[in-house]
Amino acid sequence: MENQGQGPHTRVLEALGPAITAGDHPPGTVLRTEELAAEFDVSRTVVREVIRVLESMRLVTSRRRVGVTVLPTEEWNVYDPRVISWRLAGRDRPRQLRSLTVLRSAVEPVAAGLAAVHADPAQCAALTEHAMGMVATSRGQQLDAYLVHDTAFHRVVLTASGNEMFARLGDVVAAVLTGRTAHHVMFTDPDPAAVSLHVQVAEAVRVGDAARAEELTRQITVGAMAELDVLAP
Amino acid sequence: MENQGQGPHTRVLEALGPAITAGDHPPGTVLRTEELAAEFDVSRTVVREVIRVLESMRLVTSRRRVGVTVLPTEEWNVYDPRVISWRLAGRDRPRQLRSLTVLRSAVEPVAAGLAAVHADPAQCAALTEHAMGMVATSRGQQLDAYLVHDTAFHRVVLTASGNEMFARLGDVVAAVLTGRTAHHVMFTDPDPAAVSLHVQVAEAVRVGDAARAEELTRQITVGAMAELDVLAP
DNA sequence: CTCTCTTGAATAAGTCGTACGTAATGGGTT
DNA sequence: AACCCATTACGTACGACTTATTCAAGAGAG
Repeated sequence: MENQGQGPHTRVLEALGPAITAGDHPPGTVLRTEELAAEFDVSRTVVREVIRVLESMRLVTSRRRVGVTVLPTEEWNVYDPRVISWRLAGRDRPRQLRSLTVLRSAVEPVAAGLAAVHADPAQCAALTEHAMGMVATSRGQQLDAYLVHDTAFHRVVLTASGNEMFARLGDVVAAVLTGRTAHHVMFTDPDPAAVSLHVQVAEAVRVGDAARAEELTRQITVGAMAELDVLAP
Repeated sequence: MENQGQGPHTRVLEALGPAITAGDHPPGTVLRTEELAAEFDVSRTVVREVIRVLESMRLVTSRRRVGVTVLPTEEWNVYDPRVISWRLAGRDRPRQLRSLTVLRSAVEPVAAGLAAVHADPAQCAALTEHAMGMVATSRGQQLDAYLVHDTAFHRVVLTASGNEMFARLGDVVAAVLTGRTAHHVMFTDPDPAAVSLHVQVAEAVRVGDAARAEELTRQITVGAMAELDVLAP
């Protein structure tokens, strides 16, 4: 049984956060700490700490004499991992998946190019290993195993780029890939062309061919975009 | 007079946040809420709420019986606007400026390409207007006025891309550009070639030439990278 | 009579102090 | 080496008080 009961704080946060990001409380809605405390049967202390966290995500703003006001979407810290996961689990999952994929298409090629220059031997080895793993699991409905190698591959590329801003997008890419697999028809194997591209990227990074690694990765992301068009509203 | 006194909460947060991101408290350092409360002369309540915010930024983690532990850099939410501004104000400002510029070089060209497709007439007008403004202020030590147009230009491009993830990077780009100007020799006018590129980008977006807008913007970011190499350790 | 400015009461967040619960740690015992 | 228990610092709860902000009533000017 999924018992997430890590204390009242987490419970309230995991209730309010998704509710707000899903649009259950439209921008402009005012929440009162007293009411929230009563609703969740916790002390005002806990509610206040939760509000402070939501405030740091720019989901809400708290003003005296007026209450906690839900902020418009443009204000949200859309790069906060929790905001991302909440939105991916909620109503505008398609939109979120889309914007994240676009972000991927911008970042990953450049990251791959940098990885070709900065990757150490261990990272190169991990890259080819996971590319091989993708090849090995690309046929016969082994999508779960394939996904593991796929996410690991992209995570290595991002960290090997040597840029911490890129590295921190590993979770985002993982979320996108996972989401893709989850909503994919479970009996269609991955595109062989995509698998081949990953192998070639690993090779390009290994030999230090930045331009080639970048271009190949761009082709991968283009494929991801196209794939998204097929299964998104 | 700079009175930031928006309450004890802000005061403590603006003391601890920069201190941690600057490395004054190396990863693994344990802070005790009681001590912090005493040090800042506030109640434990305030300290706890601040800790919760720092925890949501993944700067620290709070565990029972042990205290508040500072997390390693790899854990930090490096996309949090406050973390970014703290780091830009602190010790590893050069590194931060560098990683943000790399991020720019990945994102902005793609954003410009999308803007060429999605920009509405008003955004096109704003683009050309600010490009013109850059031209007008590019000579005669008007760096401040130039900076205004420059940041506005890039902000419009990012929002016109139609991708909210890109749009939210407007502040980041603004910070980079501002930082560049601040540390630049104040009597050297902007590179005429860069100014020209901006004008051409505005035009490319206006006529909907995505490929050209992307390529031109890529040249701008390449220039920004090169410029960074000159004045960064 | 209408409009504006002032004043004051109401309200909900902000802060504080205390008390107690709870989990993780470390040392001492068997 | 395994177990038990006291310690410790965070986690939660509660009540009181403070303060900023709002809204409305009333005074005053035009």
